[in-house]
Amino acid sequence: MDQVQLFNDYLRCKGLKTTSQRLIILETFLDSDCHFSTEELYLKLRTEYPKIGYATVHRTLKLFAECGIAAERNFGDGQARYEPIHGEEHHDHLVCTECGLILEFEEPQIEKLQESVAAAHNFTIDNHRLELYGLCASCAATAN
Amino acid sequence: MDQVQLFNDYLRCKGLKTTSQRLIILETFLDSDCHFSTEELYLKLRTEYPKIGYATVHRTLKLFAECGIAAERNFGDGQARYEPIHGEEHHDHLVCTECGLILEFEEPQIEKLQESVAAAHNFTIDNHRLELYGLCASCAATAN
DNA sequence: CGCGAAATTGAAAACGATTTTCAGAAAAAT
DNA sequence: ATTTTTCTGAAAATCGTTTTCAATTTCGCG
Repeated sequence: MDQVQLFNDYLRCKGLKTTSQRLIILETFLDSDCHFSTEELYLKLRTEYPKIGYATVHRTLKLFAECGIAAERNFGDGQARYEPIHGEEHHDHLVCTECGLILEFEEPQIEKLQESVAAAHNFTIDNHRLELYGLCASCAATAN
Repeated sequence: MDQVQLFNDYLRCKGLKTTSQRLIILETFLDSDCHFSTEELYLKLRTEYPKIGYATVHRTLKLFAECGIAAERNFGDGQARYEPIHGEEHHDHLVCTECGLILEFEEPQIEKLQESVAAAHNFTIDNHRLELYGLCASCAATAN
């Protein structure tokens, strides 16, 4: 299903309202498919829509996370980031500690091993996070 | 090598000073082998050493992380946690989202798969974090 | 349509964790 | 012992996030 439709349905069923701000934020968020912090998205929006406030961006990103349009991530730089979910498989991240590049990857075998680890400890897994931190190819090449 | 020795050596080589507060904090930190937030360790220390300030605990935990005595972790509850490193293998965590229980596990096969993923993307891995979130056995049993 | 209840907005204030400041105290060097 | 340097603790500053509140907008209903 279309993301915008999904968002509207979510708003409807929660008794929330469709506003121009929410649609603008959704569109901008989906268009540039990267890992936004609230601040970054706010600044990007501000160039074209200077009236949209920081609080609205923040609240709207939370909404996206609630309805499954976005996932909240934290890569240890002290601010939350949101990335669009397009219904694809769960994925994890490679993060370059030098330039901030973020790559995504999937590794079903790792997922399976996680399940068996959890089972061994009688845990029921809801979700997980896996991040690999290091240097990307170009930063490793330029390394001092 | 003994952790206290290691800490003293680190202080020496950095031109820092050995103080009674630092030694007390180190001892308390190592003794109770769990995942402290700054707040928690501060509160625990305060019962026996009411004169030690929050800022000192915070600064000392950062020092531990710097010299490799502790690792800083973040389990998404909004505060940093520190755990002692005893030179053992790297381990990852199972976190119960209900009661906050934290279990540690090691899974060399996952580590290997991570290496191959990184290699496939020309990344050089410095470190990683893997956390599995869900319900522990007893919380799952009591589930509403 | 247009009214009215209910939700939303943006600016500013509040918040919680972390970090810094600063004057006095303590530790190491001389 | 004296000097220099670092450390401490309390309080203030900072940073990202969240809430408050009055004014505005949306939307169901007549």
